[in-house]
Parts: sequence; C-alpha cells; structure tokens
Amino acid sequence: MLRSGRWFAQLPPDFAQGLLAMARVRYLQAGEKLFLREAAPCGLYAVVRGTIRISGHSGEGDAAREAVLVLLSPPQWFGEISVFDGSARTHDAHAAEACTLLHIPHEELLAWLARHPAHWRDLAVLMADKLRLAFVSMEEQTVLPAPQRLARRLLTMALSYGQATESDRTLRVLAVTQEQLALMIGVSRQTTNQILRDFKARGVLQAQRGSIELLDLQALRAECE
Amino acid sequence: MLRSGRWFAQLPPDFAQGLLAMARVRYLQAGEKLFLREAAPCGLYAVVRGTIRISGHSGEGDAAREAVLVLLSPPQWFGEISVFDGSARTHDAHAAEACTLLHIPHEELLAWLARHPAHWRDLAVLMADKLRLAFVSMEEQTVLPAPQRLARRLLTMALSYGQATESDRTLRVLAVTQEQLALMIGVSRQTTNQILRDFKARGVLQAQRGSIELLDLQALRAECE
DNA sequence: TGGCGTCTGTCAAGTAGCCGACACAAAACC
DNA sequence: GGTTTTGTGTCGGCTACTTGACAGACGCCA
Repeated sequence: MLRSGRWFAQLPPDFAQGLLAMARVRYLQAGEKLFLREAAPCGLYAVVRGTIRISGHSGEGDAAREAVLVLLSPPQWFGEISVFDGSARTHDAHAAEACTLLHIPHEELLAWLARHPAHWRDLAVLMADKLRLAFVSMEEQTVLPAPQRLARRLLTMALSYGQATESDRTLRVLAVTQEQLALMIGVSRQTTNQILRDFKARGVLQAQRGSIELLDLQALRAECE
Repeated sequence: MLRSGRWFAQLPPDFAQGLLAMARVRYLQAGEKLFLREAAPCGLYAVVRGTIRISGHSGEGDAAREAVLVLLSPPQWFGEISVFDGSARTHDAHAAEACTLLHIPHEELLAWLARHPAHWRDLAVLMADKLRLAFVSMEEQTVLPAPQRLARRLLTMALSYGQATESDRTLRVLAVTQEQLALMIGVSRQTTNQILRDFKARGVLQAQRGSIELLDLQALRAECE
C-alpha cells in the first residue's frame, strides 16, 4: 500500500526499511484528534487507511473561522516540518473518518537520521513536494475564480495530491462533504453547492451524501480551463 | 549583512563557511531575469542588495494573469527546492530593482553536501521556514478579507518574512508599487488603492510613488484584527 | 420505530470587490 | 525640452459571492 505512494516508492531501500522498522501502528476513531496547532513535535505519520483532516482555526472564540487545508488519504505522509526544525505544529490534525496510521516517533527518527545523515535529503524531498503544491495552490487561490478552483481541487484530490504513482490509482469517489470542500477552496457552502450542481448538469460528477463521484475526469480537466 | 538573517545566522559555522567559499557574486539590472518557471535547477541564491520578484504567470498569451508570490530583499535565501528534488523551478525570478546576489552553483553545492551529508538538514530548515510561511499565507488568503490581508502582508514584508533577527532591522519603507501589492494579495489595483487610502487616513502609513512608508507598526498590527 | 443531527438544495437580499474609464503626476527617454 | 511611459487617485455600473433562512433527505441511535 505504502509502496504505491510516489515519495515512499522512490526512497532508497534502507531508508524505507528503517522507517518501517521504527513505525508503530495507531488507530483513530472518526473525529478523534491526532495533534493540535502549537503542539510539540511528535514525529512523522503516514495514512494507511481512512482520512486525516488538516485544518487551522483563525478567529478566536465564537467567531471562529476554520480553514481546511487538506484531506489526507492513503498513502500520504505528513508531519515532517516539525521533524526538521523542531518547532510546533502548524495545524490541527483530526481523523475525518476512522483511520489507521503509521507513526514514527520524533526522537527515534532523529536518532536514526543521526546515524544515516544522507537520508535527511530524502526526507526533505517530501517537504519539497509539499512546498511545490503549496505554491501552486496559492497561485490558484489568488488568480482563479471559484469554479476553476473547485475543479482543480477535485482533480488534485483524485490524484492524491500528486502522490499516486499509477494513473489507475485515481480515486473516483472522494469522501468529502460540501461544507469541507467549501472551506478548502475558501467560498461559502452555498456557492460550492451551486458550482457542483453546474458540474453535475454537465455530467462531470455526481454527488452523494458525504461524497462526490467523479464521472468524467477529462471533462473535469476541461472545467479547469 | 548575511549574518543578520535568521536562517544563515543559525547555521553551523562550517556550513556557513562552505557556502561562502562556493559563492559567486552576481549583479542584475532592474528588470533582468534570473530564471524562469520550468527552468533546470541552477543552484541556491541569496539577495545581498536590491529586490527579487518571485512570480508566476498562469493565463497564456494576452489574457495572462500574473501573481506575484513574494518580493525578496536582503538577507533572503531562495531557490532551494530545486536543489533537493532536482526538478524544474516553480516560478519566475526577476530583479525588481538593481540587485547583487550570491550564487551557489547547483552541482558544486551537491558535491559539497555529498561530503557533508548532515548539512542536508540545515538546508532543509530553510525550506521548512518557507513551508510554514506558505501555510499561514494560504490560510489568510482563504479566511481574511482584503484589508486584513494587506495589513498582514505589509507587516510580514517589514519583518523580511520572518528572517530579520533583530527587531530594529524592520524596514520602514517598502519598495513596492500598489500594482505589485495588489497582485500579491489577490485583489485589483483599485481596491488596494482604497485600502491604502484608508490606512493613510488613520496615520498608519504614507504612500509615495513606488514605495510605502510605515509610520506606525503598532497601528498596522491592530489593522490585522 | 420515531426522533434528532447532519448534510444538501434553493431562495432572496445585501455587498465586496471587479472592470472600464479617465485625469493627473512623476519619472524616463529621447 | 518635450514626449512617452508608468504609477496613482477616483468614479459608477456590474457581477460574483456572502449571509441568513428554511425545507427536505438521509443516517444514526435510543
């Protein structure tokens, strides 16, 4: 399963083995929290089953506006920033649904890397991938209107944010509510609903309760303009 | 000068020395290009004097919409993503004004790091800083209205995107046109102008042709809400 | 089985920010 | 020195999106 992820598949075998040897399996129930913003580094994670929601809450108190950064599904790895700089977590991580994770504890990983320093670079490649994605996403956010943003986000999610190696591993059904989708692309739920209705009318996708089924990836790509 | 940057100042001395030993000085005229999106990796850079504009152009042809990602001033380092993954550049880099840069060539840097693999981590910390900034920026972009976004961006630029170590090194005058500012925060030039007028009326800042002078950082912080 | 909470669909009213247009000033270029 | 270019200030009309409100549908749980 993990081997289907682009990053993990391209790791040197000894690093991949090392990671697996240090890994502990961790189960989360739907809604359970993994860590919160400002928390101390606790290591690296991989999603094996289920979905993790990475989000940030900006407004304090009752006027709290939440922004969902990303929904991580297998075989995504995450949590590496804190491994590098030892600083606090940037976001909250919650289980969007029941999850199975691999957890590589912080101290153990540091100790291992101290013995194999060349592999710092391999771990950094994971961060480089994310930085590239972040740049693309920032640019889209500033220049594209909502419908294109939504189309692109759906496409990116279907391709597991670029981590799916084989094209046949694209997800046809995305487990996401319209509300979460709205928070990701930064528009209201109502607008998201309108755009989806539009796409549905053109046979691009179909909406079920709590999930979206992509019917025509080619058409979706066309919607991105 | 470089030592006033947070990242460089915290580097282990041998890495800092190594970087300087490999560095070549490079001069750019205003408007000259350094590299373009899709270009092959050419190494790591540091701004010593002047300003580099990092931007992306999305629309092809005449309907080209440009998004300015960031304006880099001393003592910023950039270009490290391609060093890690060897892939193409994510953005265009142009000299916004006449610049002096340090350039550490790609192959040379790789060779040096091969001899000192533990320093891959130190270089990665630079990327970690940027990823944190990118996350914050993405969140702001989705949840905050334009005036707050503008206020925060001005503040971040004044603090050299978190790379200024001493607080007295904050820039009071930002060399940026309203057009560029608009492209950075993703609103029209007209709207940017309105918001600036508002800030000016409250004594937060003062606008000259091609630059903005921050008069009251505390008040600016208040505008961020 | 019924009840409640969450997700979805849709409307009407309000508004933030866009676009095109134009005037003016400072700089740059002969 | 005059001409052109580039940046700034400002207006009015228009659209996309927001907010708030409500109703129906599905799923979970007592």
